[in-house]
Amino acid sequence: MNLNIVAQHLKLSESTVSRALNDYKDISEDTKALVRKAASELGYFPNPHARRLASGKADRIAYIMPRSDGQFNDSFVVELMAGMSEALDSKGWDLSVLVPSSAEEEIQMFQKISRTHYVSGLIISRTFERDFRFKILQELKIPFVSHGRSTDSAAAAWIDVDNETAFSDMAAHFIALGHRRIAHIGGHESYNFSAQRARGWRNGLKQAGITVDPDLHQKAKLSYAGGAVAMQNLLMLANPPTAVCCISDHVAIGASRALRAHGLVPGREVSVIGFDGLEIGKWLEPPLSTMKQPIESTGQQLVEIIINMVENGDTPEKHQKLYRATLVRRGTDNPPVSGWPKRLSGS
Amino acid sequence: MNLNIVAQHLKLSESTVSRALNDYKDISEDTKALVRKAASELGYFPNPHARRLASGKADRIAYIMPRSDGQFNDSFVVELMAGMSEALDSKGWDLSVLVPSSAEEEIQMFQKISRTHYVSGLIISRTFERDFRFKILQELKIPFVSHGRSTDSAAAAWIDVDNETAFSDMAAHFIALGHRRIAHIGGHESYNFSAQRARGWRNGLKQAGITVDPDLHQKAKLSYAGGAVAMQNLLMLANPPTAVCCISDHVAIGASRALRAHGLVPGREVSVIGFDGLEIGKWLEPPLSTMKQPIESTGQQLVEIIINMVENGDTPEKHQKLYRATLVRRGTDNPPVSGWPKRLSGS
DNA sequence: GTTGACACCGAAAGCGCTTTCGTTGGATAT
DNA sequence: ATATCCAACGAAAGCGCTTTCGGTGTCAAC
Repeated sequence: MNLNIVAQHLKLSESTVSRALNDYKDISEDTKALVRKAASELGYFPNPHARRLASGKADRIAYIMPRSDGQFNDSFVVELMAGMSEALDSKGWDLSVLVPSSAEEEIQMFQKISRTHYVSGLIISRTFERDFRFKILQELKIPFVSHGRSTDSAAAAWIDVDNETAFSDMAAHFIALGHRRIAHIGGHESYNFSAQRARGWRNGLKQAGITVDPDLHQKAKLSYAGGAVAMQNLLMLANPPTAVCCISDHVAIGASRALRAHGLVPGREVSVIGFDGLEIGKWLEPPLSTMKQPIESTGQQLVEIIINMVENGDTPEKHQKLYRATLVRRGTDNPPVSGWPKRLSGS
Repeated sequence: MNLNIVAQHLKLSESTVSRALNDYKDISEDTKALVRKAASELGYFPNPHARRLASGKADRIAYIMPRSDGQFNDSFVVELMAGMSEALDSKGWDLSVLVPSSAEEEIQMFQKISRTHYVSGLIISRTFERDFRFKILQELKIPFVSHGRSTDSAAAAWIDVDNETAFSDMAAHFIALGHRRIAHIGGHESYNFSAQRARGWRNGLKQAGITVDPDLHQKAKLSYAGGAVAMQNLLMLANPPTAVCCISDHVAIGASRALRAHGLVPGREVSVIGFDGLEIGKWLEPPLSTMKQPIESTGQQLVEIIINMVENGDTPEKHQKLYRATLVRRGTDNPPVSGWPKRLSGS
């Protein structure tokens, strides 16, 4: 079942049939209709390999999936991919997944793509503060869009959440509730979003005239365990915090567990706010307050951007979009209570 | 940078270079070495589209990703895909993701694959008790392997966890702890694993001579909320259970929340065991007991099976593998306490 | 010295499509 | 009536590879 058969069946040439199916304007509407009808009746699908070989286009985008090392938020990835797939299907494109196990392997993948053009565009995520990938991809002339910015992303296309504003909002919220000793459990600042979130927290405090105590800034692994360790450290301080801005819900959950281990309750002695808006937070005891970013549609947007760049030659700079996270109060953000910290109450 | 260039560079014919790179045996080892060296120096990658068009092979497998509808366990999916990708990379194959939004769309995807051969094999998951896909894929002669069985899977390749044994083990464990009223929160039994797990629970009780109280069998949506509703129902019973076998960790987490809402503590008045072995369970208060299935390597195994079927023509029946889940005691499985259920203690 | 046998390589067809270019016939202009 | 133009289609090249087939040259066998 190939073009040839369809053409014979219609007593037309292959080229006419091909152009009819691809909606060329030098084919009359009548024959287009005829061809389309016959094609669907015969159950004809063009062979993607042949089409791609001939046209030089891949009609495929690849997503660099972050390795599942417990560092990151998996449900996030799945939602993102579902969104991408939906947007791609409607265009007849398809989605490949690349899971590099090292930076070198990732570069090799890029080179192969650049040479063979077997994907037409790339979506990357989990950007680093200084992310070598931006430069490489630009040099290799691979169209790409990033989920997250970088210091090197000025000339690139990206979608990102306004991390800085989100965390200064978060700090301001705690201040409005009456907190003064507000900690931050962040991540390694080689990740760009880590640096941004830490900066936001710091600015939020400064704007309220609160001097930033470096002890209150913990750098943790972005996992449950990392959050637990960091909170542990905070509780060991001579003057522990009454509120904590956590870089992610996962970290916040780990931190909550450390509070429990000390007989404390999240949202009572120590308030906690996470980030991501994970569903699981609703089901914790007490439910976890968080900042929610609208990931549902992000996958689709990423795809639309990359398709526009590939098909219409849009410049990357045209597609830079910052959206805002919104606070979801659930149960772990409350005014400070008296009797905590214990040492102060005794003095 | 194509075969032609490499051939000219070596003063050989394209066909010789091609066969050298593909390790044909009618090429001398010397020239093979030469060709390989030149290819890597020139940074040559064969064009996948051309290769696939000419050979008729796709060197690609597709994974039907279950839609992220909150019904299912996402970290599971990500781990599975990471495993697949790793195994595929080592063979130079790649991974496509298909996310059908309806059964009709899924069938259309199958037909397209069958016609165009643009993927060489398929991996499906989330099987139904009676799963139409097995028959269709067999008729369309698409090599596939399933993660999960079905009543229609006798002649197919699959990997599955022994759900039935797992849940009779779970029930037996509760019985050994001293429980008698042991409930089951399951899912819709159109899903095969739902039916199997319910059966296991039932058998576990029967083997201990406990008659199965139908009130203790709740059918819930496989989500946090579903678990909460189901537990709610159980607590409303005149004679509520002292232990609950949950079909998934997500359901168990929702159920735990419902207990909390009634002032009860999971693992005290009502013991709870989940299924999946999710990382999150460790960080709950108290940590959630669960049955763990070894998903790390499952993705790789699925890929190896499908490759064997595609390349060596292995029969599907040859690849059917059942593995066993193991109990992970964390904190929510304990002996029954006196004073619960309240009504009984009052009588 | 002819015949096989064998190892090694080149020629050429072909995979199924896209796309450029050329051709045709009919409508319009002059 | 001739020239011009346009709409609609066909012919043919070519995308970059694989694979069959045939053709060398060499060496052992008889």
